Amino acid sequence: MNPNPRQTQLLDEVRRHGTLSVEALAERFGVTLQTVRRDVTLLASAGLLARFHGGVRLPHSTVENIAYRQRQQLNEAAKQRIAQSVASQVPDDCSLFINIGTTTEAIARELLRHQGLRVITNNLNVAAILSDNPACEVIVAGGVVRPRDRGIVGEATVEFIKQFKVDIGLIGISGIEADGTLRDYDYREVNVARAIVGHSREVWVAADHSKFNRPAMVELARLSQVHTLFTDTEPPAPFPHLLAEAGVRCVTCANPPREEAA
Amino acid sequence: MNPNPRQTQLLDEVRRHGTLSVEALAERFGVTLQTVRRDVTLLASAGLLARFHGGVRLPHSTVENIAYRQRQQLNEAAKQRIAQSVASQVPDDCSLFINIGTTTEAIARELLRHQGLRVITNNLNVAAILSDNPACEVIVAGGVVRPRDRGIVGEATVEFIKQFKVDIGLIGISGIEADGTLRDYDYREVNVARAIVGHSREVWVAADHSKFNRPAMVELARLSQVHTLFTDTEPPAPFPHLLAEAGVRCVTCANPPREEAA
DNA sequence: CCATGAATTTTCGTATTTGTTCGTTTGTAC
DNA sequence: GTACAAACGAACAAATACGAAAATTCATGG
Repeated sequence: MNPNPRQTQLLDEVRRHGTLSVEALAERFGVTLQTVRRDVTLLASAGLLARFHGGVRLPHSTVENIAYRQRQQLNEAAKQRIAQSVASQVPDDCSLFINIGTTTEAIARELLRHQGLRVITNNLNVAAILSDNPACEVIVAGGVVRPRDRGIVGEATVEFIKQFKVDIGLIGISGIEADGTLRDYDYREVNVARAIVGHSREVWVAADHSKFNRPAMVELARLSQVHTLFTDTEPPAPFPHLLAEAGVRCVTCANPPREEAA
Repeated sequence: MNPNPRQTQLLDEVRRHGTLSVEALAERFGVTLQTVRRDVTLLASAGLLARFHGGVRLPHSTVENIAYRQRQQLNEAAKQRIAQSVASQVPDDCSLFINIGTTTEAIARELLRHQGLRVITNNLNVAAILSDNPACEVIVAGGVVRPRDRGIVGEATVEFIKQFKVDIGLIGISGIEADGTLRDYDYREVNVARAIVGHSREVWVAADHSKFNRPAMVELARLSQVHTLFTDTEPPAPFPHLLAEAGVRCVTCANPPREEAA
């Protein structure tokens, strides 16, 4: 099959939403129901999505943890804006760490067109996404898979990561507290993230607005270790000061780069 | 092919935008649609970009995935029978290696209901599938991802595997030759498979009938190193003798478990 | 200045895609 | 079970993109 851009985007939409009605898709692309049906029949016969009466969903093989899917939809728009913003600053031909998180997966999707990247990740989803970029070398860190989000964690993972030293370490984060600490929930993942921070020439953190002041258990790093913070809205009260003090460059992508309509 | 400057630039433009209409390209370079089409047919036939009705895009590897998907469908029925047969003999609470291959992915799907497995794999798809089994610990070997089939290969992978010693090593195979050798195409994958063979208490090989007498380049192992061979039809001429001589248990699942109502 | 060959544009018949209509199938409420 | 509405797919028509071949332009060497 030879998908046209609309069909590719259709797939993307379904991947993002999990399930969509034919009517919603028709409206989204400004075409008739019949055209959507034709696209859908094609994509379904290629096994890329599954249909039901009234709409389509992901094929069973790619339906993963529902809870995770839902989390993925949280602040979806913000995540994608952040992802685009991050991707636009990643130069071609550089090396990256990418860790666990829904935001980092969005970033991976935005890196599909970059050239000559070398990416080391402990996230199976990121690895799967970027293995579609023929101009990108993907290296997976070994270790135990955490089913919830298909992250790879554990001692072996940390050791694996420590073999490398890359240009940019991209990490997503669960919470940034007002004392200038970045925190996460799972200490095993934190160990991995620490290794990433320690073995990157620059550390970039991606965090949407919901992460500010959100408490999480385990300290991962301090703001002073971060070079750039990507977020979607101006950080609240104490943070602008903190960021300035710690010398963190803060990239805010407040205005959504509207998706080009034809 | 010997691209002229305009064609090189055209490729660059497409790389930057992801997809472009023939019309946009014509305008961009100040030439007619015909000229763009000629360039595009050339570049497309060289595999450097893919075209759709109205424009071009990067040779998005959805297409490659399709090729893989299609291979996945080769002898699909046979593969699933073999997979069921293998899975039925895998006891709960044991440890496994699972390597690259469409057959091993089918096996992974059949292991989704097993309890207490510990699986080490160098196959991203297997890892993704089995991470849906909450009663299964999945360990991914680290290393470079081969985009074609999302297998993980390379020296690091071999070293990772060698840390373990498991109950059963499950390997798929590209060819079994009449001289009693198991062979595969990619020597990097062969190195991984060798490590698996060396670090498993039992070696199980899954191979449908098309694999017998199929030539492949790199020697992976000899039949004498194999404990059990799973296949779908009685092996042809020299093989029953060879298997007996090498002490290989051969499990044939000739009769499909037909789903039929009385 | 002209001849030559390659590249590009023009022209035109063909193929593909999309929207519309309509009969059939599917899901749901009664 | 029956009835109704929504969704589906097939068939046709209009719009548009495509490819082949002829005509034109451009660059180059004699």
